[in-house]
Amino acid sequence: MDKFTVARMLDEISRYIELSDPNPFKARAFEKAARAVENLEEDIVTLVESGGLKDVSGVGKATGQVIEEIVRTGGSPYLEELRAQYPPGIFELLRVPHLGLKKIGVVYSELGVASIDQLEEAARSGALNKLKGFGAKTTEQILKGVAFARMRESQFLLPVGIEVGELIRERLADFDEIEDAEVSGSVRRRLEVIRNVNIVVATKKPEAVVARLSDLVADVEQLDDTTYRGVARGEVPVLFHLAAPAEFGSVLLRTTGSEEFVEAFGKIAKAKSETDVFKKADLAYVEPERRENAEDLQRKTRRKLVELANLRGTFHVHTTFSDGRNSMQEMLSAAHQRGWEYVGISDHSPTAYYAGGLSPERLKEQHAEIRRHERDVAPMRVFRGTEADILQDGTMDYGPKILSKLDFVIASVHSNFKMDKDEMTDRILRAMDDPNVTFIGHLTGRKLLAREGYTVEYERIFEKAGQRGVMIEINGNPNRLDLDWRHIHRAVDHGVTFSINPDAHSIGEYNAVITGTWVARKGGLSAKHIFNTKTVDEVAEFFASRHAS
DNA sequence: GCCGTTTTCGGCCCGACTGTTTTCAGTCG
Repeated sequence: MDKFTVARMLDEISRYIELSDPNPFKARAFEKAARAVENLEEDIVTLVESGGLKDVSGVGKATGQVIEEIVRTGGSPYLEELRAQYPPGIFELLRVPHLGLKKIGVVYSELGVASIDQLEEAARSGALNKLKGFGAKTTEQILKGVAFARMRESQFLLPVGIEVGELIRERLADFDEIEDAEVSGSVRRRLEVIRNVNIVVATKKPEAVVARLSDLVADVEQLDDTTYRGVARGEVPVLFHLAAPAEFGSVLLRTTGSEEFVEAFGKIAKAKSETDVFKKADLAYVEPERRENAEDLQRKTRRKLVELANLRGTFHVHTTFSDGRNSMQEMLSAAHQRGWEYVGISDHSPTAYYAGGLSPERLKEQHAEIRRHERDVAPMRVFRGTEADILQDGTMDYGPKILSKLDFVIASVHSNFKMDKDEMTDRILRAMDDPNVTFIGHLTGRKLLAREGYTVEYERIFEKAGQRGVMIEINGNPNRLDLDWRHIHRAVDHGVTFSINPDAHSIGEYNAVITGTWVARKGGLSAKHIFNTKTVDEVAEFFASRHAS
């Protein structure tokens, strides 16, 4: 039993309580206990055995008993009891925007609504309208939300596609009838949101392969002579493209797309490898990430794209000091294990209350904690930073006195998302005027498949960033991937430098530098455009020069 | 439900926004 499993169960209990209990603090108590468990330094099993659980702040009599039961038996009778009171899948309703646990609790207890279909029916029939607290506008909003949730059902974040594709490819490798298999389509192009997973299979015995597809995916159906469709994980469509080995390269190129790119390519000669297809067409090879537009094919000069191995370190890393899930020690040691030359720690600033933003005193404690652990990770260097809020008027959270003492400052918008384009642009431009600001974090605040970002005038921001030497973050968190790769070339024109940052809230989320690198490649960036390909000395020198100017 | 106390009950992380209200509740970040 590990602490994260315990925390997940406590979170689930918290959600059930919020559905039915009018006292919001009871649900929050379980949530708090979940966070306390996640942040435990000691092994949870040892802690329970030694009776030390009662000394953990945020864990009391009731939550302590639940935790103990989970650790000892793997389950919780209390949670089972709660689960039994509601239909399974009721939390799917959370996918509808503006519908929270309180309202879900009401629609279930009053109308028995426990699925998106039932919710839509209740909205259309007018039953929803009759409930206390639900007016015409709420009904309208919910109907829109239902449509949004349905639309999202058929779209997936890139890592889902990567994982499904790789797992199937690995299993295909065990098939004797298969000579080669490769993921193609939008997953291979590393598009941030995908609709399906495409896999090209080279085989001389297509019938034998088809007979075994149902071992890999459900609901197998034939689309045409060489294409079969199935469903992975109960929701992700997978397309299998069967090819004779001599045509593997041509089919790979055609099914990788994009449609526009393939059309621009013209006649695709039959070939075993993709590089041969390019050769036969007398065209220079184009990396899959760069195959979105016709221009990608026609471009005369091709930069060498940045690679993950070029990154010597990274910035934008949270710890348990604010809303991260791993301690300073864990985050530093995980960065060290990745072989990085440096890492930049940046917890939230005070205005981000909901994320546990650091008061000036806590910031000092954080620095003391860095000092305690940085020798253990030497020679890796630890840079002291912050992810500071850009306030509504464009000034920075924390005063210049604090900001000027830090190695770097990531300036991010976390509030008042609904400002209009000009206001929001002015707000960010003003932040860039602050000499202490080093990076602009997640430029539009978007959450893929969840919410639109705020709108900004890219041209004005890139121009200023170029002039002021402020770097634009490529936030590699797969939910964000913000800056959008479609705008990168315009920033390059203004001489902007980028930083591939993970926005890591746990050691696992350091992997966001991988997705971030894909975005940089899609935007056509080389190592020279990326700040965190620089050596530790170059980085330190740059930070020092910012303070001197 | 948890915490802390001038110890056994009152407060709990804040602000903006929206819709439903006529003074507030729910959602979101």
